[in-house]
Amino acid sequence: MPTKSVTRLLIGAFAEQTSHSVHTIRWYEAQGLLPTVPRDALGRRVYSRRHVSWMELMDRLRLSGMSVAQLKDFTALAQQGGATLQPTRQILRAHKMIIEQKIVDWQLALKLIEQKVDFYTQWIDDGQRPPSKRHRGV
Amino acid sequence: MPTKSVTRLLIGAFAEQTSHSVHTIRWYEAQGLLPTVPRDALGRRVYSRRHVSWMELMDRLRLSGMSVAQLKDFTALAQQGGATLQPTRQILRAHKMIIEQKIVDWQLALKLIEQKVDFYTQWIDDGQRPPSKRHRGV
DNA sequence: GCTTGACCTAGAGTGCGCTCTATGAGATTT
DNA sequence: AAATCTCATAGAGCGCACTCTAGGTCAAGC
Repeated sequence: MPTKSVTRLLIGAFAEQTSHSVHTIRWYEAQGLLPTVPRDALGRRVYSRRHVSWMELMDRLRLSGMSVAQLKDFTALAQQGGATLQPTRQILRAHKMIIEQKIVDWQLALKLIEQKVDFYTQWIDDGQRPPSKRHRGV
Repeated sequence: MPTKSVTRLLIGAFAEQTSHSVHTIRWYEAQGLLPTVPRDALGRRVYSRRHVSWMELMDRLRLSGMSVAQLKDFTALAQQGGATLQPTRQILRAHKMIIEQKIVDWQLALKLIEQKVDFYTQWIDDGQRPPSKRHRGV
């Protein structure tokens, strides 16, 4: 096991592992984006590998456009297990479709941008604005 | 030409064509995201097809993650033409690379979500939490 | 025993991208 | 001539996702 991740992390170490500030981590917890975080005898939060991997999932979902509110719902459901397994899976499936759609959107944007780059290239080469001819494009 | 777009639009018609509110359009102009908008004798903004297609470009770029500040810079450059053609093209190229990277990110998120969906499916089918076994995955 | 540092809570502040309100002027309809 | 409509400007307000400040506790090192 190359990532010899320590099992008990205080918030500073957890912050470093997950590349977030301690502020953000406490805020995420307050928003309900993390499974219950136990405390030690001094009242400090103690994180485990479970939290690290949950945080990674949150990051992926956030980066793929899921809102904090949705993440909160998802976390709440997922923590319950049992009867909530199906709705939990359902949220993921729904989000999956959103991502697939977004990828399509982005590929369209990419195409338009490529066209525009070509347009400017031609303008630069010819020394004069080319006819736009981009009707029925996009 | 199927889209018999009228050449001179007041802001209401322009708003409808571009699917934005008049508020947003005025705000976009104030932020410098639109080419100069001429006024009629009554001081009203008059838009042309040029503005419609520019707005479409802005939308695509926004949807692909370009910030309003960048859009503003891009618009300012593009309006100048001539000597600014190369930097204009450069902004597009840079953004193109960002989009390409984002698509990769999103495909990773997609993969992770698919794994998670499978994980929940197995859990549902087996009646007990499967071993996570997602080490060295994303 | 005092300073330093990592932690704690509560809540204020920030940046972005809109979105809407207030107020008013000119043209059109009744 | 009153009401309605569409436009105008200036600026306030909002939702989101952080991000940071203030003020405090506790344990360890000097």
